[in-house]
Amino acid sequence: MVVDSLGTTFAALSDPTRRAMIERLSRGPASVHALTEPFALSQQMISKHIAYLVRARIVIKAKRGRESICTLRPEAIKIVSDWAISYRQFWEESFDKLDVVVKQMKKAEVGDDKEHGE
Amino acid sequence: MVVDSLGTTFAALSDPTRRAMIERLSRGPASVHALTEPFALSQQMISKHIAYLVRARIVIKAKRGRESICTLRPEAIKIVSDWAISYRQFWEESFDKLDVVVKQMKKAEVGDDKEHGE
DNA sequence: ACTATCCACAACCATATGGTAGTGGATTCC
DNA sequence: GGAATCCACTACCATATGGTTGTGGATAGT
Repeated sequence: MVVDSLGTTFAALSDPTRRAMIERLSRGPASVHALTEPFALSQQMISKHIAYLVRARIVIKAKRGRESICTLRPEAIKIVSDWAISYRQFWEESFDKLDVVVKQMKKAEVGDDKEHGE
Repeated sequence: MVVDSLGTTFAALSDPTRRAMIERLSRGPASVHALTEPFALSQQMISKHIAYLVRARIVIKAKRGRESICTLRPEAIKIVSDWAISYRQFWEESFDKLDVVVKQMKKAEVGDDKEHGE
């Protein structure tokens, strides 16, 4: 694996448990134990999830006695925001044009078979 | 796997090839062949990557003759932006506080061993 | 000192993914 | 019609990940 920092960040964010942990940590630091309780997962699994967040540099872990306190790194979230915002001009100027494109594609016999079921 | 729409989106974004494809598509729709050329990957692999992007609803694929034209869905990127921006208040009010927190953690004997090597 | 609590480490399993190679169906060009 | 192009489908492989169970080391409470 290359040292794809942004990729590691997105991979860490792809799991709903880890995103819920991020939301929890956005309201303040918490111990591993405190993070385990609301999620109905084993302590070992929570530790694994935290390890992914730490590896992605989204969370900082620090020992305090027998506890490990997890803290959310604000910059990590900002990196994601920056990535998305770099396409802001694209999506803003596309919202009206896309309508036309979709109509064109439907005329061209869309080969998409599976329903997405929004 | 639950129908974790946002998770599927983040997973799709975790690969650098797919992010490069997104950047390419942000400059306009392209056929699978056109997407294959700049990436030095097999056509089959590009098709797989496109399939992930389509599954995440980031890209729309439409057949036009023997070609498949891929179009970037602007909303998909906006969803990511919205997620990150929902933490904007957290990171903005945390940037100064984090400095204090880090100092506290260092006092508390950080158990982190491995260097991250930024 | 003894025990309970907090946490990490290891082994193990099933599945998804990045990647390869081979092949075959459509469509376009000649 | 025949050949070349565009693309998808399949089988296959190695690795990463989500998850389990078991265990053991530290630290805190008594």
